[in-house]
Amino acid sequence: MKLYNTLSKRKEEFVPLEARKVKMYVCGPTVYNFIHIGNARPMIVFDTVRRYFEYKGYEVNYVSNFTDVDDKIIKKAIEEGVSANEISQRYIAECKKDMAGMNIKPATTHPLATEEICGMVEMIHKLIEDGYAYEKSGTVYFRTRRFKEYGKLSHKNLDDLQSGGRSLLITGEDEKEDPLDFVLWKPKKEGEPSWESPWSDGRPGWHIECSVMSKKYLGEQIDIHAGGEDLVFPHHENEIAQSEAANGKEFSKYWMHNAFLNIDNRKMSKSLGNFFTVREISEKYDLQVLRFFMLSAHYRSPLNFSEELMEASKTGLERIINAVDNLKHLIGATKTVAMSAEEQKLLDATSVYVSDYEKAMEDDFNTADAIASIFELVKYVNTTVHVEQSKEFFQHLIALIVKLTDILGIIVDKAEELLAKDIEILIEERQLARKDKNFQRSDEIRDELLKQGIVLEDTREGVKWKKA
RNA sequence: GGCGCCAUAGCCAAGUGGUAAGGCAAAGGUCUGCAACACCUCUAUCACCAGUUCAAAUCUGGUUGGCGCCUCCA
Repeated sequence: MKLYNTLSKRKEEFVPLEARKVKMYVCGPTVYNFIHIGNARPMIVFDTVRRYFEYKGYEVNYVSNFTDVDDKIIKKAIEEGVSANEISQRYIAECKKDMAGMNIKPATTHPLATEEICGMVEMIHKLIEDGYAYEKSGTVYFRTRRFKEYGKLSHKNLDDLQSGGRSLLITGEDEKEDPLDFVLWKPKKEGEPSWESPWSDGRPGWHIECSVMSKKYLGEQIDIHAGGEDLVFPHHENEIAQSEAANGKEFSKYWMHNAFLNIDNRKMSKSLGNFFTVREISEKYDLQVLRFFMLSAHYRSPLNFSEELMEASKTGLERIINAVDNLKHLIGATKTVAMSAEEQKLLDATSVYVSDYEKAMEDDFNTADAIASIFELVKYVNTTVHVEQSKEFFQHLIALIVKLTDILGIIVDKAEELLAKDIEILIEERQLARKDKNFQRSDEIRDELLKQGIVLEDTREGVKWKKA
């Protein structure tokens, strides 16, 4: 399996630290509002990475944090006149709802920054002891130039950064030894939540939390650290500096970063205000469609979001779901149970789609290509099956499609809802009307059912229905 | 100013040296009372220029256009 490592700027063969195990950490959202669809991209992408590893038999320890202490959370709390904790708890709960809708597996552990302050204080203390950090008026800074490899992830050198000019201007008035130093701990301001520390009552800087939580739940060394590409610098660069300075060993072997989701080819971000929340999208689409849409491009390519593209994704996803529905219908329609030798051969022929699929996934999780294999399988199924074949054959085909879509977190085999008795009666009546060529009545019934969200399809094998 | 990415059909999107996957849309057809589903048919020389090579979308150089990071941000 190959994956692109931001650290080396190339695809590398994945070799786990420990056989058959993957330790991965994905930077999670700051919870001060509903998550937007840009936040959803890494969640979907790395959940898919996790699912593929699990499919390959790895045991994945997947840790993803919630940043629940932050300026924006405090600001929101003040606006609403409630506690910061209330805000973060609320949006963690909402975020989990959205994640469930997108079929994102809960992480093995979802740590909260506010519950790990103790570990942060410890790590900061160690960094000061070793000369990697220093305190000025209650604020603790990381001494960036002391960490010789600073810049290795983002491939920047310190002098370039400094000559950039902007950082100098912005940080001109504080007490840093060097403009590139960053905050590990800062004193509270009036009314802010705070924790005790040897330096001041205050709260941790943003970067230290991930270093600490990763260490606590996964150990000093992990396999994969992931997040959005904007986190490469400074967040992940700083994490490396903190963790490697404190632990004295390589922090993460592989660094994976997803590209951005754009709207009208512009970056979507909270500060630009051009964003959609996942919740908004869920009012119009099944979030499965959003997930399918996100996986239709490679995770390292920018992806443009629009309603038109969502519609296309919806139709495409329906094509796969229809194939499965059709198979389920055939299972009910056929009388043959056991699979014939001929059918076994037809089934064996599907292995090419599975191997294409795996090949795509093993090449840095090329989900776009993997989806193409699924479509090819769907086409094969649609052109191969007919009602004289066996239940067993159809069941195998369903299982195959489900296997491949499930790795992508796409649900195609929705649990059958029971048809209400009166709906069944209506379908029966419509069939009689059609037999009598009373098409007015049959269309009436179809329209009526449509109003209730039931779509009827007349096929050679009888009437099929599905939810609209 | 520094660092970096991208440019493939109407749209989306794979493909990174051997002659263009897949999906959506559009068109024609089969099936069907109609519709829907499904199936069949059909649509590209890969931004531009120059070079390397028997061979380039794929490598090199340049041009144009778009974007990202360097500042909270997935």
